[in-house]
Amino acid sequence: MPVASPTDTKSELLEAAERLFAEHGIARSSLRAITREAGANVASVNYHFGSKEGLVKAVFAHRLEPLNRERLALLDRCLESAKGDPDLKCVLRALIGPALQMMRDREPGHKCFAQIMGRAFADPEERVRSILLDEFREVRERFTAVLAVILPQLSPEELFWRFHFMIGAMAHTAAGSFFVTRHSAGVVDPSEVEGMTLKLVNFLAAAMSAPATRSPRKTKKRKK
Amino acid sequence: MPVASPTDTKSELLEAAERLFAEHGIARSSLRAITREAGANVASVNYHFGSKEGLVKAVFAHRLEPLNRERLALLDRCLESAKGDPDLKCVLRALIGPALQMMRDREPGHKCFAQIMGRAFADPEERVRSILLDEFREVRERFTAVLAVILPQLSPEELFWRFHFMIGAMAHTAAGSFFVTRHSAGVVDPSEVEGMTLKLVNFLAAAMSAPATRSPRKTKKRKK
DNA sequence: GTCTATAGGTGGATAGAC
DNA sequence: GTCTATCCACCTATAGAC
Repeated sequence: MPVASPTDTKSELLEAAERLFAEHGIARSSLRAITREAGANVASVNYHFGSKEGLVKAVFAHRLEPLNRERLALLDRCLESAKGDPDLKCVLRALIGPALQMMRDREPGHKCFAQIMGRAFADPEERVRSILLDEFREVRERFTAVLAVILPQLSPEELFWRFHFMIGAMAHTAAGSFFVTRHSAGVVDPSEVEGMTLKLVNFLAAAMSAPATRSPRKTKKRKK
Repeated sequence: MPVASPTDTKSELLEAAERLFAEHGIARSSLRAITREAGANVASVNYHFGSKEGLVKAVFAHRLEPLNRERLALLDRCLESAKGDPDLKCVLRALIGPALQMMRDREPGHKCFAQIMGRAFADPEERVRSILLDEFREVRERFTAVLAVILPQLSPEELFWRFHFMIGAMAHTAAGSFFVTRHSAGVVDPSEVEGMTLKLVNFLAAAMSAPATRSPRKTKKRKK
């Protein structure tokens, strides 16, 4: 037999779920709506994925594994091409570029998944969080280790917080906030992903390179 | 008659809702759970707030109005104390400080609301978004105008994106991401709000001051 | 203002025919 | 593998007694 048809029910369900999760959120996308969107039967999700949770995990795994593999591959290329002295912007682009690129890709579902992922960082539902946490662990550890070498002036605590702030900016941007479409007043083009990525990398490179924060030793020091 | 008791049913409902919204999210907090938490009756929400949506709006209005008033007051103080030449960090602290301070305040509910607000920026539910959008509009316009004066080298487009990235970092931090508690490995103390605020302001001041991003004119230029 | 009881709807999951 | 029919838990909202 040939390879499985790319439009079989299981794939249709994955793509339909991705679209609806992006539009309405995971919790508010019912199995009935998903199966209707996929042109399949209500029982098909339980047949193919065991439960709604199984479907959610499948959607994340399907996109996050290639995404994180690409991040790590790009990081390796940064390390190779500049032996012992990796470039900060190269590393940041390896972390951020692949995620934002998903907002652009033509393949159906990709643009949507960037939104799902961006929102998942803020999702209060334990199961969604733990999926992202597991998938992201290796990426986090490897990038943190490299950044510690590039930015030796930062204490582990300060590096931790800067990484945290960086994730926030990235997630908010990947989520494609409503603010962009409603507040932009014609001044920006959210579909111009490459320019957006350049601006975010530029923004974060300056932020990560900032001098270490002085400890707030109650000395009431004046800034400026 | 004296002033209304501070522990009347309406206030109890507001505080109970805030706690549960922070812990489980708005959509997953049922009126049954909220009224049980408040020690009130299931019908009390509809009596006092008309509907669940009315309760949600009341929770947001109750916290966001004072929060945004404080932001604007602090911004005015930045402008006064340095006539014609406001300090960037002072302005950033006016925007960010009051929000992060909510994570610390002893008054019950405040810490929780920082989480709700942080997540609301990524919430796919239209009604939640529009509440935040309306409440945030004036703050956004005034801060953007002041930042345009402090950072004249930025085009409106670049300023727009930098403001966007900044909101992401702030919201993610205020939401008190699970990453902090699970990945910190004893290296940070999330309850140390003042140090966290200093670090975020320092991080963002460097980011906002970064040189304007070069336009990606297909010239395949090498960085570094 | 507060309560009980219930209406009216939607959710995930499954049994069993085909 | 796919479908229909159905179960049961849970939701918001309201009617009406107190």
